[in-house]
Amino acid sequence: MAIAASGVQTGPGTVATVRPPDAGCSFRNVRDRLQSAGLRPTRQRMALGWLLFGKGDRHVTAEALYEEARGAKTALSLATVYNTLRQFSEAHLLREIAVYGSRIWYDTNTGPHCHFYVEDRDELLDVPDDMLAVLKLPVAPAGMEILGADVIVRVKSA
Amino acid sequence: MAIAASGVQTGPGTVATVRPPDAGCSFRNVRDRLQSAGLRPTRQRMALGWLLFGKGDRHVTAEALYEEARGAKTALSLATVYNTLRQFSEAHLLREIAVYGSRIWYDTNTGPHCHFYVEDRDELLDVPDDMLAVLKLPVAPAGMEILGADVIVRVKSA
DNA sequence: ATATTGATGAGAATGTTTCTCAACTAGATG
DNA sequence: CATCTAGTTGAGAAACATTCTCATCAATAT
Repeated sequence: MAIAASGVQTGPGTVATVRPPDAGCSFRNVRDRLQSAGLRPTRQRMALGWLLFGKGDRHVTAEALYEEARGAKTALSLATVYNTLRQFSEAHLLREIAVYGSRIWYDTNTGPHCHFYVEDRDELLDVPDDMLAVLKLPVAPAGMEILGADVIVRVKSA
Repeated sequence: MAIAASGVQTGPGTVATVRPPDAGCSFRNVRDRLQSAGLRPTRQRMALGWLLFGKGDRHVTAEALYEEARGAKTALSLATVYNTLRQFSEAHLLREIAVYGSRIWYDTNTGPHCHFYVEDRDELLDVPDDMLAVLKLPVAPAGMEILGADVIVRVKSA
């Protein structure tokens, strides 16, 4: 059975399948990703890329990533974290996710998949493969182009 | 073929179908809706209820509804619009929708359906019945309860 | 009528994100 | 290597949506 489409670039009416998550990421890898996205591999961007792509799939907010970087003794400003997350998204290194509440979440898995948002813990999780879901994308309205789709399943601890 | 589940209260693994949209709404009807939700039918709430439920399905933001009410010569404050939208949502008279960007949208159709978000026009539209979409809800993670699901298809004018 | 409880509104406060712009730095060039 | 140039950073201000505060006001019950 096919899996949820989310952030899908496939045509309308098609059904997409999930990608396996990324397996780790070397230093050189981060540098290359930045370079091929046309972004200079600065100290700050390398540090954030390392945190984001160095340990499997992640879901972060700007503030959380900022705290994490500071904890890792990386000197950078909150503004740079916001800028970097936006630039990484524009370069398709990350995917922006709309969730309830006022903050933007970023996902290192840019492939199609659904999310659980755990309201009482303010946590965002991938819907794993064994919890099947299907989304057949609708046809776009006349004169419109589909940019992607987001599926958020809101849950809470029972 | 079944239709997208969004804001669905059905169990996991089921497929839900859309409701037909509400057909109009009388003055008395607004008063009754408020009363059965345990909300006093004040002048401000009646006016907003009239705007929201009096002309078919609508998608609004707080600021937009405030401007509309002022244009209709209704004296109320922005704070009251925010309060009212939140209260209506809690009473299931409206449904909150998470979309990209920092604002909350409210939908008068509380039944299950998907949305198109038109990025370049900052507009939210229902996915109509003839643009079929299917979402089979995933099973909730252990110890979690599904509160609902949101499907946003992001589009832009071609 | 009057009391009681809930609702309203102006403005302050909050939280997130973006903007500004001077100082800095990576990469290119001579 | 020194210099140039364009892209990047950072501190703080600004913008923005939303919530809060609390004195005043209004709806309902008595």
